[in-house]
Amino acid sequence: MAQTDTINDTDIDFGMLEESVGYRLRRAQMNFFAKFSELCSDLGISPGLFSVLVIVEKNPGLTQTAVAQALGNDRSAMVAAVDKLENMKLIERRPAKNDRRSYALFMTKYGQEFFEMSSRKVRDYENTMMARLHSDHEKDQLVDMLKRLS
Amino acid sequence: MAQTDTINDTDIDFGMLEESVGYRLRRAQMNFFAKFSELCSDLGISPGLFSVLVIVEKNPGLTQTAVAQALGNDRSAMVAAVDKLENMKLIERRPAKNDRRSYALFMTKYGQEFFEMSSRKVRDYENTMMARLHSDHEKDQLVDMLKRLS
DNA sequence: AATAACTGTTGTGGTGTACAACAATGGAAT
DNA sequence: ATTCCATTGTTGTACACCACAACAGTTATT
Repeated sequence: MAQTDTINDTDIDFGMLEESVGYRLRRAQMNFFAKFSELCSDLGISPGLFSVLVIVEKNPGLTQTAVAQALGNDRSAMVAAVDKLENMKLIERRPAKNDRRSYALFMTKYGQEFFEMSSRKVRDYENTMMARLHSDHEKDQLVDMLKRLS
Repeated sequence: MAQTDTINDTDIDFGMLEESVGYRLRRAQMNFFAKFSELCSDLGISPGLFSVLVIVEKNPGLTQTAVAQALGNDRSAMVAAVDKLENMKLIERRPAKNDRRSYALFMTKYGQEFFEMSSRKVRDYENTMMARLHSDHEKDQLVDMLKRLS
């Protein structure tokens, strides 16, 4: 420690940030997301790819752009995502019945197994994080509030 | 609408994402952050730069790395940030008293005015977002839970 | 005096993301 | 049928963000 007149890391005044929902949201999300990324990395995918898997699994036959819209990102981002998931033999593009422009996305059998295994791990991770809350009721409250803020 | 067998955007099943705190956290944060970015953009800064301003204003004389640690990002990212804020005449680097390696960061007079004006707008924005919650008590609860998740 | 630790800085790479453009195709209007 | 516009997947580009490694200058430790 060189400077006698510099402030220690622990007693920094965060000012309005301390009670700012925006800042708190960002910090919580980054913390949550960092560990979730590690978990996904172990699975060989990314958080974004996992969310694509969830949508495709629950809604077989969806178009790439439909998935993109559901997840709130550009359809151009979907190309690389679907490419990767298809290379991993998790999902597949089938030509759409009535539209030769688009593909319908489906889960492969292996993709289904992979997804079920992954979801278990993701659910477990969520549960360990939720241990920081006091009750299931609190979690429901949190989710409800977050929905209203979206 | 071409495909009769493709699902409409509105009735997509989000599966486990619907009640996933991680996903809800991400969506809420992205929504919150997008509008906050616009607000900051009007002010001529970025959300990250604003957070630097808050820390420097409340803790005059801090080192660049101290600010970086407080905000949870790498100190290398602080260089461009401080450069920009210094170019905008908002803060200034002064040589640290007892350490010729580091700078001590201080607010300029203009920076102080700018900060107070900005904080008001940020606070107003937060308040409009908080209108989506039912009560101040709920907001406190939310902040409290988010802290526990960080 | 020597070695390690720390500071600001630069460069680099990876990631995510938004936007514009394009050819192919579909739908609607006339 | 033909024309015009919208949409799909795709590519390219650009930008922001962030982590990590390396470096010279400086400080702390031994």
